[in-house]
Amino acid sequence: MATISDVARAAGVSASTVSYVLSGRRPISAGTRARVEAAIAELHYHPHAGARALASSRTNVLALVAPLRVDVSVPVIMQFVTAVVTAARRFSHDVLLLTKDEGTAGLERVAGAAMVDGLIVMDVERDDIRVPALRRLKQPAVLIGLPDRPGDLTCVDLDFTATGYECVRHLAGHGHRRIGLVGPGPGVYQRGTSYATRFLSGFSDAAAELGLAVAVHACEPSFSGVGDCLRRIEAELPDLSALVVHNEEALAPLLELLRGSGRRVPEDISIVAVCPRDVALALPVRLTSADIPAHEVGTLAVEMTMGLLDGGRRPETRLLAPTIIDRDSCRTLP
Amino acid sequence: MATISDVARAAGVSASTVSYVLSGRRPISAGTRARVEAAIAELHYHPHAGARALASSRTNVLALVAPLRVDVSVPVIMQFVTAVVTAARRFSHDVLLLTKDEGTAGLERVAGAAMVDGLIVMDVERDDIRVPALRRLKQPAVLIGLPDRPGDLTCVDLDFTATGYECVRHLAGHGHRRIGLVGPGPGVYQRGTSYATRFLSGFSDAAAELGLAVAVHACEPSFSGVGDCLRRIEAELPDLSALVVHNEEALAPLLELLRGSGRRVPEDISIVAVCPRDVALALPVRLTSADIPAHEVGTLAVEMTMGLLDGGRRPETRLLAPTIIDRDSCRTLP
DNA sequence: TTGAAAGCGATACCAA
DNA sequence: TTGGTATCGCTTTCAA
Repeated sequence: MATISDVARAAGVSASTVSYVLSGRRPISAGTRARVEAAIAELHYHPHAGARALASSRTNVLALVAPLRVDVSVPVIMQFVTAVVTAARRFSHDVLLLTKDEGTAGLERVAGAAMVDGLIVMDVERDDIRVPALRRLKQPAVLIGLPDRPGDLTCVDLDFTATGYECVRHLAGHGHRRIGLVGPGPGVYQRGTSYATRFLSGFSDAAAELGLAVAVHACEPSFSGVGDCLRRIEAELPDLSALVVHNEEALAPLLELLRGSGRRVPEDISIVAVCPRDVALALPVRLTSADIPAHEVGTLAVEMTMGLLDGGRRPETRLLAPTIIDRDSCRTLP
Repeated sequence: MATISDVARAAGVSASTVSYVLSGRRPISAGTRARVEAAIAELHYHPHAGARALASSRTNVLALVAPLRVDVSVPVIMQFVTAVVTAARRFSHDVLLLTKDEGTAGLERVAGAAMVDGLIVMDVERDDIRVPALRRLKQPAVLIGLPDRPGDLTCVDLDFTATGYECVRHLAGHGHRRIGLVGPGPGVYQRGTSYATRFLSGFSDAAAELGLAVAVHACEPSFSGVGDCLRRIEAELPDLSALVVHNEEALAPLLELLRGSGRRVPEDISIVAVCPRDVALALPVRLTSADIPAHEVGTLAVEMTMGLLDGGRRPETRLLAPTIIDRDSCRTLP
């Protein structure tokens, strides 16, 4: 492999000049720049990442911690991952993928070894042990999610509290007064996953304010799990007219079960789903949904990380306002 | 951050001794080792990855190129990614995640900059332009998939030709003589994705050998797409008794459509799916399936990469024999 | 506008 | 069993 000295020699300049041509940190005459660039192309020169990291204390790599084997919707995870990788490339950064399983150790390993310039952490729990660990690192971190005590860590997420609230308001606005909530899997609540509790509290607050009757149950994302959940909800709240579904995996089985039992959507029962747009559109009924803006959140997470790195940005928490898109699964009651 | 000299000073030894304690590349007396390890723990010392890469020409990072936004089943991709990341950690390696969109440029960037020790590439096409590019790199590469001319690149995959063959044989063994194939999305065939053509050729060969009537159609993974596909297949092949489905996303809509049109599985129509075990089990009918061993393939890809790195292993192509698991969607005809 | 040279923090060879 | 030191390839300060 060609080194910077090889390029310098070929261009008839010093190594530092080549470095400055590459970084643009000082003015270079047009002629010199041209010769250096020609030499670079000629030799297929790529700066050595390790050497660069050693000399500059910058790696141009971000760590992304993703939940790679849990009860979170896989397509949603992939949307976040894709958004982060794509956005990172726009800032000339690559992405090192860590699994959530590795816990605190993974963070400390890649940060301690100076493998990354910053970290982005998904699937944050209310009392996440990784939060204090992240605070100790010298690299900036951005959480996708919102722990109970973020301290001065930067967070970005959909405002799930407002989302829960708006789902109920939307249905109430259409005349519904008895509403069931098909929640995430029980494991999600047990782990204290932040978005689940926030959504639930917004949902409950709205129901209380508006004087609606509600029933809430966690839901295993399988056919039998959805059946159980539905039975429990209906036992607790007979004659409900609408369901809010905060569980992407449950949507297809739910629609199938309803059809099997002869209930039409939305004529007999209305549904508001919380899911990304494409999931809402991929089902047999085009679902009215509160959008999970995974792409936007992932992109913002990268932009905020880069802002922290430049020193241009202060830590903050950014919660995106919900958007409810009316499609074909929500009916107005007389 | 503490450096190796800090540790050396604290332990009263030289920097090289600390390095050897860490690498185990030469014998160290018990006492010295203990003092060095104490100092390491005390100072929370982590070797600097960049410095290490520069001195040793090893990064302990693998690149993984994944199709992050195409018509390949997202859960399957995630299974590969998870398997690769998990296996890599067992070899003390981290994973840099690249998107397929970046094409050849991404490979050349991370390899040229010596950011990675090896590369694993998913979603390989028959005449993939990345294949010649990979051959030029000095780092070893492993393909998940099988291009037409792999040259001396290492490949690992399910033997899709045999899988297509066995799906037909399985059905024929149950008395079926008119079989439809619900294929992947049209884009998959158009791109010349390797596994799709291989599966199809095995499928066709078996049908020809056994004298069966077949109809084959690509399938958009949506409700309307599955409906179209099914209509086309039935127009071409009335009275078919079985379907082979090589398209994970089409499975749920297909089952729903069949039910809607009053055909029971397997009483009226048999199905053999090509998908990972958990997908086959997550649907309302437990599907007889040819397993896609994503975890095994991903793990093997990492092991083969490490073998190439040690110099212990020669380039080879490894195709895993198919396994058909009989569940509840395949009936024996009288 | 450019060059020279001092690090950055490890590894591994050569000695002892 | 251990230490000294050249070296990896780049960035950046100091000088010209």
